[in-house]
Amino acid sequence: MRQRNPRGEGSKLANDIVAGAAAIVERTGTDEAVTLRSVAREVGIAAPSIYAHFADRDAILWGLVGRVFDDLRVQVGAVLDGYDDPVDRLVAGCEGYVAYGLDNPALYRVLFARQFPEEDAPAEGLPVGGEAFGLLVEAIERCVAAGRSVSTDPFADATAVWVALHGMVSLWSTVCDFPWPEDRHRFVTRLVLPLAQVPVSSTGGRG
Amino acid sequence: MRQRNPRGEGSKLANDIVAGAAAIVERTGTDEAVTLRSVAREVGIAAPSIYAHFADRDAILWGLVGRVFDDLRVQVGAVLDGYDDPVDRLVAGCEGYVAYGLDNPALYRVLFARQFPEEDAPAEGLPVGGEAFGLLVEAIERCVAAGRSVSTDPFADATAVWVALHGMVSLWSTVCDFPWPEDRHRFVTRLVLPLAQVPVSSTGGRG
DNA sequence: TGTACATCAGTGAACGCGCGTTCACTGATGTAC
DNA sequence: TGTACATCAGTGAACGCGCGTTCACTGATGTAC
Repeated sequence: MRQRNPRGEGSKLANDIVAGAAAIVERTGTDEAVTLRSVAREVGIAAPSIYAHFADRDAILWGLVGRVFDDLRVQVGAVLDGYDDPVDRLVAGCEGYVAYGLDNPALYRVLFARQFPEEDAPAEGLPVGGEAFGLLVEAIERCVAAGRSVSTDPFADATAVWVALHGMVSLWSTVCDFPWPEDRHRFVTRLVLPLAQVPVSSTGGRG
Repeated sequence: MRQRNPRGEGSKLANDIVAGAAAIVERTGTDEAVTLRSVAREVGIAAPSIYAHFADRDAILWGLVGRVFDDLRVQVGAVLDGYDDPVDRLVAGCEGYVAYGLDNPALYRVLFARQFPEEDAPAEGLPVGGEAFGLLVEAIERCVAAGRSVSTDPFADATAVWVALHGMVSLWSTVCDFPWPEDRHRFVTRLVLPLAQVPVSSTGGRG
């Protein structure tokens, strides 16, 4: 069902294993379904073959966390490139974050609702998430530089914005029978601008 | 290890089963450890005895959701009773919500990061959560009535506040190696007042 | 150029375990007569 | 007041299953000589 890698490229299987775990999470909606055996079935290999690349189930999931953080950062980064006005750029980037989370709720949950222990996370695991956060801090700093935000502590305000965006993704995709507002853009704006200390007057009253 | 209930009071075991599930979640930090057999061991009964009260594992967890929502509402309600000033009351209630979540992270996760399917939730499951939300809407309405909030849509603003508070609880208890602000009260205030549309001038510049 | 050998990528069978679920059952307690 | 019986609360053994993990193994491929 799957031909073996050529010599010296055995480590390619590690990528396939993480991709298989991602596919299982997306299909089942939860990381509970990720087991050594289910991943092996998904990839088309025998279960013991995984041990050459991952110590255990948690190691696979931490690999998945790294991959999803990369995806998220790439998607948000792509959105940011399309804007010049710093406030529009900030809001659009935040919407990109929310869109990624709502489009991939199960993968997003792997990032921030993990049931598997954090202690044996790889050392470079969280800096990846830190890069995405850095984009947010920088977006707010640009608003300050342009005189559109009165923030005196962009890092703290970015923390507040991140917390609110995460809460939005988490609740919207978990609590399905709540009357969430229909206009997602408006709601994101309503969260981001006050928390990033962008006065309403700065947006021409549009917010 | 446990003496049987007297006649006609067999349903008391249902409470013990939910309490056992809560104990397991608190001890292990995750609902993954809740199985029919682990709950039976915790309660001190044989596993098949559970079937008289719950159809399956998910039914137990939905029972736990109801119990935790009750706890949360009681704790927040108790905090609210201690305040007269509507803005102080709003902020304190929000702090109570956050405190409950951070003090009981595993139980809080059962409410909003459930991996078990929502479809077979009992009909009265979410109204319980709705009551706690109602407290928040009412707290904002009181601020409006007192002229301290300029909100024109307390329900929508309560939604924004809830989203932010939930994000705070969720991220603080999951992402441990982020430099979260040390002053929890200040951070809650920083989230709540702007989203509840309480102008800074209204707080005497304290916010 | 040929050949023996080392290495690499991955396999297949087997183990013990905890799980959900079933089934016939026990033994105490209330009730009908 | 005594006794047979129904009911209730819960048990114990057993089943098949998927899991993580181990172990000796296969078979292709590159390399030393």
